[in-house]
Parts: sequence; structure tokens; C-alpha cells
Amino acid sequence: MNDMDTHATEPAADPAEDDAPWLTAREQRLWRAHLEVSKLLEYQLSRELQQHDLAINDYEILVVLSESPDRRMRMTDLATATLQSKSRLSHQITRMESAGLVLRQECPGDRRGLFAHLTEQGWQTLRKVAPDHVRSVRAHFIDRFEDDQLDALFEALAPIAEHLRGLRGRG
Amino acid sequence: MNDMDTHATEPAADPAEDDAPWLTAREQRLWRAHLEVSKLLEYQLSRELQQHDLAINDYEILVVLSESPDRRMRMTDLATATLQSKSRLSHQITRMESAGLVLRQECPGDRRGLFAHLTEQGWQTLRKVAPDHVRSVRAHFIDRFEDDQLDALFEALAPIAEHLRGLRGRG
DNA sequence: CTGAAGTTGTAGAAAATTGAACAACCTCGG
DNA sequence: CCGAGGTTGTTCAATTTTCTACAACTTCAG
Repeated sequence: MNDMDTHATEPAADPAEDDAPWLTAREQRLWRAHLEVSKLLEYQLSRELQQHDLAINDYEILVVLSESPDRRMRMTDLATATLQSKSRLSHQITRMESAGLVLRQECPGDRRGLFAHLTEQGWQTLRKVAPDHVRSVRAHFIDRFEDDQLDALFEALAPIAEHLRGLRGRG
Repeated sequence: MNDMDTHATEPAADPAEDDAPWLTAREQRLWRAHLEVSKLLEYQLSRELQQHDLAINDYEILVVLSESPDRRMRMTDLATATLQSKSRLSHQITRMESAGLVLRQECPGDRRGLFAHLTEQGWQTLRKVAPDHVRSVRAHFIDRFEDDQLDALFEALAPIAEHLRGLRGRG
């Protein structure tokens, strides 16, 4: 049950014994818990979405599009929103297009551009799948916090998300 | 800046309007923050490891092996520990073996089995890379919590990790 | 001992991801 | 209008991941 990690368990055998910015035991257990939860949660949700023939990335795109004006979004914006490369998104939209979930649509003002547009079938698929997915998110994550933990956790994570979002642009 | 999600933003346009176990606004912002942090953090750490020619999975394997007795582990156990399929691990170990980081070793008691064994070079690589990695983990995560947040967060995550670990076995 | 059943790790093909190169297009200073 | 410089999305090749089948081996009941 180990996980990717920065290990600071065996002082004498640590990869760099001295003057390294090592993690304390308290820090390390948090870091490992975070990694474990991230990984296992993604695994679990992915497994459950699979019963609807959706990858986790497919679901993400359905959600983002469903929340966009006219249920569509420019390819580049969608790539940014979902943290994918343009290339990867292009392939993925091709796949989802074959599955009938989305459609590529010309962009009126800009002949370079394309919209990825949620089809009716894509919308209905999301309607069908979302409740199960939310149930899982609750069962495996949200409902497992106390009421005050829920807000405290958000307060802790929000600035980190912002920090990381900031890094994303430059490097 | 959107993310994979369960969206409960536009009541009238939600995929399933009624009697669904929807997320409240408070719940949703936490869920989105968690997803965003997970994803961006992995992206960032992966990017930084890349400067040492290591994928995040390579690093994870180096760490797990370094903490194992005799710095080696059976393929199947290693696959389980790192949440990979046997096939994927096999390919990955082949790559890491080419890179000189690990070695396949016969297993005395069981002629079916093999150990993945950390080489001296693999160990030295970890020694070299780990401090940078830990610095990143601090800069982007650990050092961004207040002292009390750090423990509170662990208390919140630990039971979830345990729950998910439990699911893993069965389904 | 024998053979059915389970385990271990690999092989090969198919699918997904990445990064670079590219054609088509837009923008804007001159 | 012109053309340099940037943007948009796709495509290609190389790599990585996934899935399935498989051969070698162990275990264990009979």
C-alpha cells in the first residue's frame, strides 16, 4: 500500500541524509494521504464511469460543455479548461464525435476556429450518468467529512489551487 | 479554469433536475478545489521530475523499492503498491532496466517469480533527485498550510484513504 | 503421483498520449 | 493593400498504456 512519495522514514538510509529540506513525519503522512486519496479516488471514479462507457476525461468534457453558453466551446479554450494539450484534445474530441457525444462546429467569426458542441445525445448521456457519479463522489469523498471539516478543507485547498493555476501559465 | 466536476450551478439546466443527490455549493467548491489541486500538482511535479529524465511513475517506483527490504520487491507486489496493472509494470520495469535504474532478479523460493531490484545507479539517482522533489512538494503543497491545518487535513484525509484502500480489494 | 486450478510475469496488438511540424487563418503596423 | 508575426487545430511519428492471451510454474486435493 505504498505510494509515490518523498519518504523520510529511515534516517540513516535516506537518499540525502543531511541539510536536505526533508519532510517531517507529520508532513509526510499528510503528503502520502493526499497522494493516496487522489490516486485511489480517481481510480474508483474512473472504474464507476466505465460502466457507462465513459472515461473520466470524457465525463469532464461533457460537464464543461454542458456549463458553457450554447453548450459549446472553442477547442483551445476547452483544452485549457481541461488541462490537455491541443493535440490530445483533438484526438479525444474525434473519439467522442464518433461516439455521438459531441460535434465539431465551424466558428462564424473566425475561420480557423472550431467549436466542440455537445449533442443532444451527449446531453442525455450526462443526464443519465451524472447522478451515479455524484453519488460516488459523495460516498467516497464529500459525505466523509464533518460539516466544519468541509469548509476548513476548502479554505486550505483554495489558495493552493490558485497558486498552481498561476504557475501553469509560465512554467 | 473549469475542471471535471459534478456541477450544480444552473438549477434549471442541470442534467437531472430533481431528487438527485446533488452537491451543494459548499460541497461543490471543495470537490472542484480537490480535483484542481490533484491535477495541477501532479502536472507540476511531473514537469519538475522531467528535468531529471524521470516520469512520475519512475520516481514512485524508485521510492517504493528504496523503502523495501533489500531494496527489492516482487513484480506483483510492486504492481499492487503502485496501482498499476501487471502488464504495465512489466513494460515499465523493462524501460527502467534499460535505463539502468532497476534489475530483474530471480526469486529463490518461487521459480515463477521475479524481483524488481533497485540498482546502485537507481539508488544514486533517487539520492540526487529526491531533494529537488521534496523542495517542490514543500513549495507547492506542504509549506502552504498553517500548522494546525496540516494536522486537520491529515485527520480528514486519513479515513478516506483507508476507505478507498478497502474498496480496492473487492470492487 | 497426478491433474485441475490458481499464480506469475511476458508478449503482442490496439489504443491513447505526447511533442513537433504544418497549413490555414487572423491581426495589425506601415 | 502587404506581409510579418501570431493563433488555431490537425497530423505524423514516437512513446506509453491497456487489454488479452499465453507459457511457465506452484499448489493442493484425491
